Amino acid sequence: MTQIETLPIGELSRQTGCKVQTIRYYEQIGLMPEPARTTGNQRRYDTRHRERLAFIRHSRELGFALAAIRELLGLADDPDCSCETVDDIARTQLLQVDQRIARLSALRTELVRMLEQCRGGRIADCRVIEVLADHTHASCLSQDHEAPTEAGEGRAG
Amino acid sequence: MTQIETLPIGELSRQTGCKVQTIRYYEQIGLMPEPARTTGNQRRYDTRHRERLAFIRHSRELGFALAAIRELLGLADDPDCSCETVDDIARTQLLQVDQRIARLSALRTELVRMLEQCRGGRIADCRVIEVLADHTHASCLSQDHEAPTEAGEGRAG
DNA sequence: TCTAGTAGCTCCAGTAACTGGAGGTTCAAG
DNA sequence: CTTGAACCTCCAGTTACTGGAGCTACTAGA
Repeated sequence: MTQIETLPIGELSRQTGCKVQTIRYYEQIGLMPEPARTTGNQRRYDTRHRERLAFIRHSRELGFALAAIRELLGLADDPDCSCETVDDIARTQLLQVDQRIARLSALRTELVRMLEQCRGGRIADCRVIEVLADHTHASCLSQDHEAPTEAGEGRAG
Repeated sequence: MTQIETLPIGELSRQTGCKVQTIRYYEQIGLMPEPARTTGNQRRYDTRHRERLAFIRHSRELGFALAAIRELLGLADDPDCSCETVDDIARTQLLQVDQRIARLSALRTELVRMLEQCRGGRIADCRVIEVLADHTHASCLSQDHEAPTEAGEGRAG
């Protein structure tokens, strides 16, 4: 019989650009199903695993949280279901991205202003330190209760 | 003698908008100095503490990592030192903010495109799911090794 | 002075999404 | 049969907090 193609974890890692440890982590948290094992207890993956992992990675790159991806995967398994929820999740993600861009832009403005005002010199005269120390300023850049943690961003090295 | 003004932790928390637990956390990691204590072992803060905490909070709001803030605080303590390093830290922060904005904008573009293509309907026809599953696409939004964790963003609620 | 209620204390665990390492086993090529 | 890369499990660490358990201190009113 023709043998179906199976991949060891390192190969799957190479093909998806997802680290070996991360693949095992996804299995551990139930995002990836347990693959078959060799008699020597090593994982062997098939095409379905590869596709699922690619889906996860691409979603992560788009900033979806693992919880959202879990939900998307569940929905994707039911082809007859309406895709309303899927779109909702994506729209929520877009909204969050917009909020973060807005917030970062505000930060940017303040950073630039701060740097422009500093002529360089002694710390005692440094505008940067001064601005940071100025608490009349504090919390005007409200840190609201949003943004769980970002994909791609966050950890990586 | 005139008694100098001292604040219990809750009052400091109110004045700075920094949670009580967070203040204790900053002390634990050595970012805030240990304050005086009452005979009953409760913390009592003075104006210098309040200013330092305000500095920390404002820096966090601008997205500086705690490690950077630690460094800034060290530099701020030496008024005769040149403010080159301070400016460097701020410029690095600006650079990171710029990178994250760029990255988020790219995410945004893809999310919008994805959502626009979906006409709503069955999952089987859903463009969102399709795009996410498409691994020819994967890692074109490179997640580079940057951005430690963001202030204001990240945790909050 | 007693009491109630709020605020404080310490210690520990959990969050998100991984990453890295120790210490040991398996696989595939030569 | 040997060698070296790849694999295994388990555990701890990362960032910047947050929350809770179980206990103590402080303060205002009766």
